[in-house]
Amino acid sequence: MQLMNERRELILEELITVGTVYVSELARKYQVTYETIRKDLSDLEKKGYLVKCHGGATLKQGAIEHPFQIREKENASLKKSIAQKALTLLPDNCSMIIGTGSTTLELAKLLMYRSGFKIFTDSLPVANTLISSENQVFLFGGELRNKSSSVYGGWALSMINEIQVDLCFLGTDGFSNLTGPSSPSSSDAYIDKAIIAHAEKKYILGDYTKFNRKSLYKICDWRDITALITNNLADQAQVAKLEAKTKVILC
Amino acid sequence: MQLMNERRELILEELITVGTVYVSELARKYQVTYETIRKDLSDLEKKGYLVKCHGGATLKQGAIEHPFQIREKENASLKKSIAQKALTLLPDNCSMIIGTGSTTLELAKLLMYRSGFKIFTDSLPVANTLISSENQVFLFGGELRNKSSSVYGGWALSMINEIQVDLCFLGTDGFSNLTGPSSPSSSDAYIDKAIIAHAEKKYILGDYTKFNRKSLYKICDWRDITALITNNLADQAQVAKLEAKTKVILC
DNA sequence: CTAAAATATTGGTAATAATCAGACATGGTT
DNA sequence: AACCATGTCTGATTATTACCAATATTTTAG
Repeated sequence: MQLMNERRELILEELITVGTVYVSELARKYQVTYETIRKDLSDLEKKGYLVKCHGGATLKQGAIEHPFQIREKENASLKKSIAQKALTLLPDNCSMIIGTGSTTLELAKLLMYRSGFKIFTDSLPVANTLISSENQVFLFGGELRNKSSSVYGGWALSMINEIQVDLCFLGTDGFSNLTGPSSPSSSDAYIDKAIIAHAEKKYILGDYTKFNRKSLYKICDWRDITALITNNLADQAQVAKLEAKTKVILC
Repeated sequence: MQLMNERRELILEELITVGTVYVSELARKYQVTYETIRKDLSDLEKKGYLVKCHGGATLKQGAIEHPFQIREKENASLKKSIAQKALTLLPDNCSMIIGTGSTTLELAKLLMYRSGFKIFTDSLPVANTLISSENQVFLFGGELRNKSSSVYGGWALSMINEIQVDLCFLGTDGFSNLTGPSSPSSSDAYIDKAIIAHAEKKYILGDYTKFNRKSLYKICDWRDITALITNNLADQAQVAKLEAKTKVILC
């Protein structure tokens, strides 16, 4: 059972966080016909929240600031575009590990509106975000670090060692002058190392600022990484240099 | 039979916790006709607490703080007094496991202002609360259950089996007519069983309402429990009967 | 590039369910 | 009895959504 208003609010909320919604997907999700979803979209369009287009609708710019809904940080939109790119790499029903970081958290927010994935994480915010989604969520066990809001240590490592997933998405503190991504804490680096060893495809998510930063502990070598996903705001020369070492996905 | 005001308060309470209520569901729950429920909703709408719509009603934004959060607060203060009592049982620097539930969460909030403890938990909200405290916090690993916001399953169990702590504090769904506390889910009950087996002193936290409620799965027998901590609002006769089976700490 | 196939949209209709207004029943009170 | 509060019953009205057929658009294949 579902209230019409409730459905429309949820659609709008999804639209605001994800940017685009599809008629077919919404119809499946809410178990109503296409026509019903279209009426919802038409109504929301009339109210000025979105613009309809073939197959779905997109957020109307300027509508985000409406009092009615959650607002997003300016800064987050860069990270969100990276996360959106990462989303396109996911086969249906695949399993994945999502690491700690602000960009990976954006990915988790987008996954809220997807379903059927098996998602492991060492990050408390990622777990908090995904717990009410229609995905199966697993949290690694162990000691909690305040700074990163993530678990680490032997228990987490041994749990990671017991699984093998399709993909992993990790953040990083930066990789300037380094032959791979880095982390500011050795125990986090150990966790990331273990995660990489237990995923088929390994993706690093990092905006352009990461090109000019680095931390003490190297997580791995670029050759261990399937691809880096970053913005096209990154310096062309730096990107070119990196492309010699690993695949770079721009967005 | 039931008073009208009581019913309306309950409806409002449900609305505040859940966000949406349905006319048909409410009518079934309170055994009155749709028209009666509609009158209830119209009345509550007139008072500004909610917005009616086809099929039910949704919470009015901003109304959350007004209506009778008094009762919620009262309830929370009841739980807090229990948690406060539990605090007095803690030796310095001791280790403990804190289970899932609203009362145990109150305990976690109080522990925010203490330091030097080793605290294990299966509850995400408890971990979220304590992560920025000056205690060492450990989270059990495993699959996340949406409803209780806690982890469960083999990974959690095996991690619990690896430790031995000084005390544990568990919530319960109730224990009327039962020879011990109960839980609504079998997997949660397993977790609680394991926790009890790996703590020296075992405390159950439960306000007086738990005397008249129960769930499907018994966690353990009263003789396995060191003490129940509850309010002195509990019925004297019921308390006396329970005291034959285990220690009862009133506050 | 164009025609055909596949897919999406639109508007109208009908069925189901929810709403509303107001009459009516009940049960306790003065 | 008369009164009031509460809840139920009834029939007319309205909202929501599924279904259908006619168009429009996009994609595919030749």
